[in-house]
Amino acid sequence: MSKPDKRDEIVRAALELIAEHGFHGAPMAMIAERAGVGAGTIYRYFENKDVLINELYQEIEKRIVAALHQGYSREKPFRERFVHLGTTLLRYFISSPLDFRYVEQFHNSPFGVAFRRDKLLGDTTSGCDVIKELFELGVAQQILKDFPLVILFDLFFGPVVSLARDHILGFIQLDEAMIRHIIEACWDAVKR
Amino acid sequence: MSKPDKRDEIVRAALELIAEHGFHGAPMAMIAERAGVGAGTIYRYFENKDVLINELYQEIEKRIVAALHQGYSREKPFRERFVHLGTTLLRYFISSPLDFRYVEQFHNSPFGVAFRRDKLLGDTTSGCDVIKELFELGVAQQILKDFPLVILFDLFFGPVVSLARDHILGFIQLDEAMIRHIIEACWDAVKR
Amino acid sequence: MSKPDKRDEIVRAALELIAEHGFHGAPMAMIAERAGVGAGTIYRYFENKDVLINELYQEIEKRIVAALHQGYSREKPFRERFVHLGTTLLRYFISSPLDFRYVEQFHNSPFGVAFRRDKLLGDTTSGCDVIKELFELGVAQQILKDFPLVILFDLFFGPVVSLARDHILGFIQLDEAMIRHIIEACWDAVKR
Amino acid sequence: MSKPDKRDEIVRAALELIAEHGFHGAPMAMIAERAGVGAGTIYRYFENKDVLINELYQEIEKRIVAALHQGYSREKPFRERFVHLGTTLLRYFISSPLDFRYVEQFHNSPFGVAFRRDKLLGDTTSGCDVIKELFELGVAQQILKDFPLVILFDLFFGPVVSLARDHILGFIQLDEAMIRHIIEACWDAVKR
DNA sequence: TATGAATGAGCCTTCATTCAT
DNA sequence: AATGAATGAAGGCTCATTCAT
Repeated sequence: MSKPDKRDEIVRAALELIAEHGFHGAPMAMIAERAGVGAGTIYRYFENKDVLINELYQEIEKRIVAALHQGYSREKPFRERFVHLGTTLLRYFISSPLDFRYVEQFHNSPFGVAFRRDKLLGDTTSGCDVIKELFELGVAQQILKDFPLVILFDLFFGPVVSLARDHILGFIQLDEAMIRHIIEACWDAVKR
Repeated sequence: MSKPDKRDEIVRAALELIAEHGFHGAPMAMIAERAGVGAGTIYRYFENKDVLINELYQEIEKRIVAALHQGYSREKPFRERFVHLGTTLLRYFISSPLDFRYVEQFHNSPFGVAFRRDKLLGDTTSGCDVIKELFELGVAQQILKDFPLVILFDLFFGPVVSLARDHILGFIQLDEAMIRHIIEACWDAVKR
Repeated sequence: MSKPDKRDEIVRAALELIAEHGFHGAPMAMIAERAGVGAGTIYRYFENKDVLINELYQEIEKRIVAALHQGYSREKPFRERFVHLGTTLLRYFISSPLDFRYVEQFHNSPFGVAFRRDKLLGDTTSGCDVIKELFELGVAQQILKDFPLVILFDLFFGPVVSLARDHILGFIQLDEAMIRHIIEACWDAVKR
Repeated sequence: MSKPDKRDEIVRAALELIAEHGFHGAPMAMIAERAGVGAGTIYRYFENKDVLINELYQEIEKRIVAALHQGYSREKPFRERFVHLGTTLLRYFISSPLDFRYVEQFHNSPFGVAFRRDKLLGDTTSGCDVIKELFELGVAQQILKDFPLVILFDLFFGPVVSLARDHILGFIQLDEAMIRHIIEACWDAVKR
């Protein structure tokens, strides 16, 4: 097994265990075992558990950003772009429940709060740049309601996240048509 | 200090510490110290930490339900009732950040999932009955979009929760006018 | 409830709980509850748990001694006296399983060892005086084997205790005839 | 220190402390300290305290069984075999007071009762098989009194255990000749 | 005198991290 | 570089004992 392979195995094992059992239900020894490496080995790739958790988060965020860009085009009409981002995000969460569960755990923890604070205060080189750009455009062109960006974000992300959670927990079954209708409802919320 | 006093102190201390540091960042010894009681004293009022956590959650839920009923009237027009519930809830979260943070922690934990499952499946006389009732009415009268109830809930709760969190974290300042506008945006999302 | 009544209730409760669950399965609070008194009340009658345990032991020992004297007569033939003591003791243990279990727990614990040491070193004003007297006589008259007293005691007590335990644990059912035969077997062990 | 060394140290420390102070007078931390290992280390070798206690008991039982088989031969006359087993057992207890004290503690505890029940009811290939076999033979050949096996066991074990205890506590000094005489007295008890 | 709420030392166990191999 | 045995601090919980009422 080559070096990056080991790292990948560790990250994968951590994702699985934390997504399912939470940070405190995923001891380092268990992650190591699931990854097929020694417990000490993890510390060659990650300084400590916190670092592992944070780096894993950033990898997931990258995947989400990549998904959002997939098939996205600045040439398409505004509404279509909005619907694309919304349906893509919701679809991604539903089809990658581990990533979703992990992100949820992360946001809901000291890690998440610290991270979020760093991000919002500094220059957001985060993943949501496409969305941010689109929303800023929408506000400027008076397509969207005249709200601070954060509020528009929440009107958009809030329902998406809630629905993904309910789907993953099995409280509802979302098919392609329903996903589209839901995002169109979100559109109603933000559009002027 | 009389008997109910001590229980109150424990509950208050638990709320503060768990809201700020999460369940695992709030050891029983720390809760006891903050409450000004001995460590063993907590166990006179709560069988164990799980019970403390659950009872505290239910107390908070009661407060939220009470707030929602405050000034609510089935006589008022549908939209007005919707706006009342939305603004009241958002206002409550903003003005009781500890309660909000606690509820968030709770929902995002084994406790929360178990609780949620019990609630959604059984017909528990939970706190959201007013909202549920209103939404069912809205669907029946074709005022609201023809979505399953869960989806309507998420279109409503999702943004409210996200916004409360952002406000509490200081990413935004919501005043009374803004709160109203936000809930009206949610209304756009759910209304037919 | 008059003063001695309370003391009796405490002693009775302690006997029941310790016999069944051992010293560590019988917290003071539980004893108090079973006795129908406040937890602090126990400390009016017994300085601490150790004292309670020791005093209770001595009460039981008194009951055993009383049973042994019941129907005992120095006039009867030696062998008959031996059989009387043996059958009476075994019968007592079988019919008072709480007393028996308690005595067993007691002997098998720091209490028991300390107690035993005190007793053997000092002048045994203990309960076994009848037995001791009889055995000394038997040795002197060359009816019994020429063993130190302690050994004769063990040849006598050892089987009786083992058999009582097995009966109480349900591994065997001893009726009156069997009890007699057993003691006669013990007689074979000690008689010259 | 190699791996089995540490396990051995733990077992030895546990034996010493439990033999002297009982299960409750031997906290895991104390066992660890006496063994010269960290507290957590014990849990690498034993799942928990109960498992440690049970495994230690079984190790001791094995030693006892090994001692009983030492020099035992089915070819020798019945009485000689009986005397061999009796003297060997008593000698073993006397020369291994820690083992003896431990076994006593064990039998007198929830562990012991559960263990004993399993053993007597099921056909476990326990340690007493030699003794059991010999006694069954003796009953069948009408060499021993016609008692249920349990009773014969108690007539044999009872005195042996009592005498071992008294020797270890210093109430008596047993030399080789005395040991032999004692077992011959036990023989008188069980022989027809 | 009687109570039982309150206390806190002490117990068993877990787990992030280190380090000898 | 990789391992995993070893560590010990920290956590949840129990219970003998005290003391204000």
